Amino acid sequence: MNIGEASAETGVTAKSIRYYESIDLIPPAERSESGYRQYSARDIQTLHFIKRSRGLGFSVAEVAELLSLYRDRKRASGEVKGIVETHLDEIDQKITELESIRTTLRNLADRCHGDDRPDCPILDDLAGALD
Amino acid sequence: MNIGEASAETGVTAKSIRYYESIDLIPPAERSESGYRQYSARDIQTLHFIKRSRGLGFSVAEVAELLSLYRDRKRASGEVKGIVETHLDEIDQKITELESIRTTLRNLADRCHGDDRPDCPILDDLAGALD
DNA sequence: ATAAGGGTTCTAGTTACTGGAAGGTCAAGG
DNA sequence: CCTTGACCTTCCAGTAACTAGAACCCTTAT
Repeated sequence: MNIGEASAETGVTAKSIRYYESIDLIPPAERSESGYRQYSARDIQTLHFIKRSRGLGFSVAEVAELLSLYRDRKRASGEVKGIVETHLDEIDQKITELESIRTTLRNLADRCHGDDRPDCPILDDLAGALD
Repeated sequence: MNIGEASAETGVTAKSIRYYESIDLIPPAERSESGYRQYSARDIQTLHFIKRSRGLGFSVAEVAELLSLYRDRKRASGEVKGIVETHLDEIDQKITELESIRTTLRNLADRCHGDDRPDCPILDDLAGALD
């Protein structure tokens, strides 16, 4: 199976697959005689793992850790859970921040006429007017 | 007022101020005889505006637009509001995505013992086990 | 005179890819 | 047999918004 098929199979672009190889997230693929990368069922599995992990917001570095734990039959599940809990904390923080921003902007936008007139509470706020 | 003071005053690092100048977000600062950048009260105001806008999650490109509207006395407030509403939509999307991820990860983490044993529902999920 | 603590420019690194150029390979059709 | 189109290869550059660091200049106080 060459890279295009692997890509179609997993939803990871060929560009990304090559990139992952270049940064050693995945081992160098086998090559056909003509130099085409060849992917086994196991490689596809790994790409699925990566795709799913990235989709859950893990950084590539975290995915590398998760993959290494995945491959280690003697891993401690606590390590995996630790990574996830840390990530969850970051997500919570991010959500909190975004919600706070949303509230602020919602208020500002609601107070702005949004028409042809120049008067604008949003700009007043950004400029530091204390309302 | 030179760059260090301007930075302390506004909370924008000197590095960032120079960077903003380099990308033309702010005009080139005046210079002292020895070549030091000099900032006026109006420059400080602008830096405050940028700081606040970036803090609300606007991209530098959006800040450039907002700044240009801010400086235009004949702006239409609708344009400003448009930018904000677009940004709000993106924020809502982001929050939704993060909440979905959070739910998934919370479930997985709760089902993982998180001890020395290798058994791990998180890895099972990432590997594509259909549970 | 010198030392500390400013300031200057320039290059390179960060994250996770994506786009594009230049060129080799493979299978099908004329 | 040759060509065409869809693959594949490598390598370089660009993206966002800075940050780190090197090498060097300026100012002020001791």
